[in-house]
Order: sequence, then C-alpha cells, then structure tokens
Amino acid sequence: MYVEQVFSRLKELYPNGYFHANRDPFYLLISTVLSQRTRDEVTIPATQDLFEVFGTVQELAGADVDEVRELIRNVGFYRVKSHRIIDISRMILQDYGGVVPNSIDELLKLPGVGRKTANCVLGYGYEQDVIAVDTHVHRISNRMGLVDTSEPDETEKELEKVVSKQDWKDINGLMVLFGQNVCRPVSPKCGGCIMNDICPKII
DNA sequence: AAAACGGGGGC
DNA sequence: GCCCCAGTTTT
Repeated sequence: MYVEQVFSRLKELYPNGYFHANRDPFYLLISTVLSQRTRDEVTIPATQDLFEVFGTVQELAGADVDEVRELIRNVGFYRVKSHRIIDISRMILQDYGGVVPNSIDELLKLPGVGRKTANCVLGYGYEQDVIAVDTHVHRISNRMGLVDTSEPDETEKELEKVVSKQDWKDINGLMVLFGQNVCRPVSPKCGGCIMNDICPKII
C-alpha cells in the first residue's frame, strides 16, 4: 500500500516521467555514459554538440579523439569518456553489427558501462522491465523506507521485490526528478513535499 | 572496501 | 574556497 502510494504520487507529480527526446539505444547509451557524475545542464548541450558532428555508430567509431574531447570538454571525466565512447562505438560496430546489444551481459562488456547505464538503455531504449539504480534511486528508496540497503545492487534487487513490474523502468526517471527538485541529497525540501504525510522522514 | 577520475555549479 | 554531482574502474 505504501509503495503504491509513493509511485502514484510520483506519477501525479511528474505525469510525463523523465523526458527523453531521443530513445534511440545508441543515443541513450552515449548520452547516459556522458551523464555519469555530471549534471544534465552540462550533459545535454554537450551531447547535442557531439551528435551534430558524430551522429551515428560509424561516425563516432571513426572519430578523432581530440575532436571528441573538445566537443564534450565541459562534461565531468571528459578525458576518459572521450576514449570510452569511441571504444564503445568501435565494439558495437565490430562485435554487434552496429546495433547496441539488448542484454545486460553484453552491455556490461562495454567500457564505462555499469549496471545503471546498461539498465537505462534496456529500460528506455528496449522497453525491458529493469530498474536503473543511481544515487537518487538509492538514496530516496532508503530514505523513504522502501528498502534498507547499503549498496545500489542490493537496492535494485530489493526494489524488484516491492515495486510492481510495470513501474520498474520508470523508477529512475521519476526519482531523479524528485531527487533533484524535492528529495535532494542535502537539505531536502520536506516542507510542502507531497509525501509529507506518509514519509518516515528519516532526515 | 576504498581510492581515483574531474570540470561545473551552488552557496 | 568548499562541497556535491544521472558511476565505473582500478587498487
């Protein structure tokens, strides 16, 4: 009951969920890698700039590292990421016929791709029932008492037990928005929060 | 289990 | 100037 209320209210608060303009698996994969440990105000324009120059697997696979590095210069960890997204593109081109793989095991073989990034691609790009756990999902799930875990991987498994499957792929987008705007890491805006009457308010 | 990677934005 | 951020890899 509690969990149903939480997601009912999140969906009411963010009826469009997280807005992904482009759900192409390759675009999602690269943009999600770029977004790691980087705010979206920085990531979104950088991703747009990148794809205006190198918009396909083939083009990014053959791209010059220095040119890619310049295009994503504002993104956190841009030096290592510029190499990784080119290597990812080359692997997809050579090992997967230019098509982003649609299984967790294959995605995890790509450099710079962990469970969070892989599950974002599988959920948003391939419509699979998976839960992408980032710092927002991990923090909010524990703060609100949906789970009691110390590691993101545990959170993923525990959420699978508690949340109805149809909501799995939307958990990340909803909690990211909620985590950025209300249930922030530090000084959450509990006053006026729509969860006020049901949240254990551990903070 | 902890360190390292890292520039940008908020305060 | 200090702290934090849509994680993953390496030690």
